[in-house]
Amino acid sequence: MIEERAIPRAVTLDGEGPLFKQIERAFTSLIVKGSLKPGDRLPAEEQLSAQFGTSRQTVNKAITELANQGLVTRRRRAGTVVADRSNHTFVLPIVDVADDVAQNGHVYEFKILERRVILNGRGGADWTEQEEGAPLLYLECLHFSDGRPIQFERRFVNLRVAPSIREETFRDLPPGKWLFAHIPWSSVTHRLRAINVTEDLAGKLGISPGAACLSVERRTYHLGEPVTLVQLVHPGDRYDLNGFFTQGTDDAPAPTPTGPNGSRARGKG
Amino acid sequence: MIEERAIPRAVTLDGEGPLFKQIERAFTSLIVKGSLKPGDRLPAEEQLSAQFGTSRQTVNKAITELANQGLVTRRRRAGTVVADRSNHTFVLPIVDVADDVAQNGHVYEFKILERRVILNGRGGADWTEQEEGAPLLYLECLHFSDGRPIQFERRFVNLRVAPSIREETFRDLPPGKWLFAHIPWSSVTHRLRAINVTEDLAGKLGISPGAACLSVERRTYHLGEPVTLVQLVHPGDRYDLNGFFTQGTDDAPAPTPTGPNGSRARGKG
DNA sequence: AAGTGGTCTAGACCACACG
DNA sequence: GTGTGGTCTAGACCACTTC
Repeated sequence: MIEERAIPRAVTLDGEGPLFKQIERAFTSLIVKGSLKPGDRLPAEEQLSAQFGTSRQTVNKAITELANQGLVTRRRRAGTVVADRSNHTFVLPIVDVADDVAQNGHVYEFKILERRVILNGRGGADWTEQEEGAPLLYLECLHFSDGRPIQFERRFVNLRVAPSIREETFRDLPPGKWLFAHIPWSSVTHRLRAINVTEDLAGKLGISPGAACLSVERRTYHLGEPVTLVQLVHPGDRYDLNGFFTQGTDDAPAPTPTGPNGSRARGKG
Repeated sequence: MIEERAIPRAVTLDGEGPLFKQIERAFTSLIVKGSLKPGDRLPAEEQLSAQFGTSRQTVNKAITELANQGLVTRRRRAGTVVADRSNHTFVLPIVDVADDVAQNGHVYEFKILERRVILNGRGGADWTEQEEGAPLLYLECLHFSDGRPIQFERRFVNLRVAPSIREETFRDLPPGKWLFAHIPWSSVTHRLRAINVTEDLAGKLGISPGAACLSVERRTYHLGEPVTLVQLVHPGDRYDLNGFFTQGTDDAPAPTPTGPNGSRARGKG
């Protein structure tokens, strides 16, 4: 009855920090280093708790965290197996321009180009998701890094959900930051694509017409009600999104960031 | 000593599912709906466990999860307070083309355009991160959706880390999927930008030269060693990345997907 | 039927940060 | 000092699923 295989060589704890973190780290390391391959089974919680001399709860907390990170899959009776990583989806952080610019040591400024209260569908501007005639605030805003335009913002705000924005003049905060600080939201969608800028927009951004730009379209909702729709346009050569992603252990040195204006962030499993 | 304020009106559990999930849901709801605003303090664990008639562990598990999601901040002695959402960073999922195409009911195909073993820096191709003369596999691959080119892939693979790829002919699996299935990795970086396609690339993708394209550059490492560098180029009008993001509760109906070829995915706090 | 994870309890000690 | 979260234990019962 005394089986001590299943775990490739003794799993040792490093004694640093909380027990459940040690256990978590130990298995993360085995998985990342390849000692445990996808499909391999981990010992049952009871066996592990006996082996480590801890309670089952502690083991459970560690392994559950691994499952949350997607490194293993757990099923009753079937046990815990190392997950297949081939279907992993990566994530890319989308940071606020103002934060990004400031964080990289540049000077951030913004300028409101246009600010109108409109009725949806009348007067050119249109937010198809909203019913016609709905009262909206229409905004155009330019964001600068060290005096160079770096993002163009075109925004609709649902005045029925955010009536207090009527009085706001955006002297201190750009519209995006103001909204996040004052209006609650519960869900968000993003759409990201590449576009060739129109002549008009090219002029505002100080680039050549037709140049490739990143367009981020964000829709924000609160309890199912649309709050704001915004399109953010970045010149392709002056802005790019950067993401850094690590599986668990910190033993891999962080690669150097690439490109100009790169923002960095950490994602988890 | 009997204080029952602090929580705006009775926090009631809905009786569905695990206790800790019920507690988690109750507070998520209060926060998302605005009854609890950023800066508001939650009652201490002990008070909550008394109020709900559960153990402190159970409360702890619920609130800790809220903290992981970023909805609240916890500090010893200071207690638990609702977090400020203004510095929230959104995430965008980056899915594999093959999965994306298949999942949307289209027919996925790929074609290897080029496959060469090279020594780094000799013969045109160059992976600056690698030392000169390092043995690499160079690949060019085109991905199709219903017969239309949808992504161009240019890839370097470090043959010292993945020697077994020398024999691989990619009959069944495209290079990306093959690598994920066979070669371990521990960290990844992404860079995303908009580019105007060159004439050469435009020809391969069947679009006009200069058209805006999304470029995703991915570097994969294993224990600090570069494994592969790949550039994925999508025509701007044939592909876009879509991200869906919700804070906790599922009470907000998922907005309808936008645009052609849209992939959807869920991110969490 | 039996093994595995999922959840819960009652109690405990500790580390930290604020007054 | 003292209140708060952070962690841990020993034990328990249950739900699911595969054998």
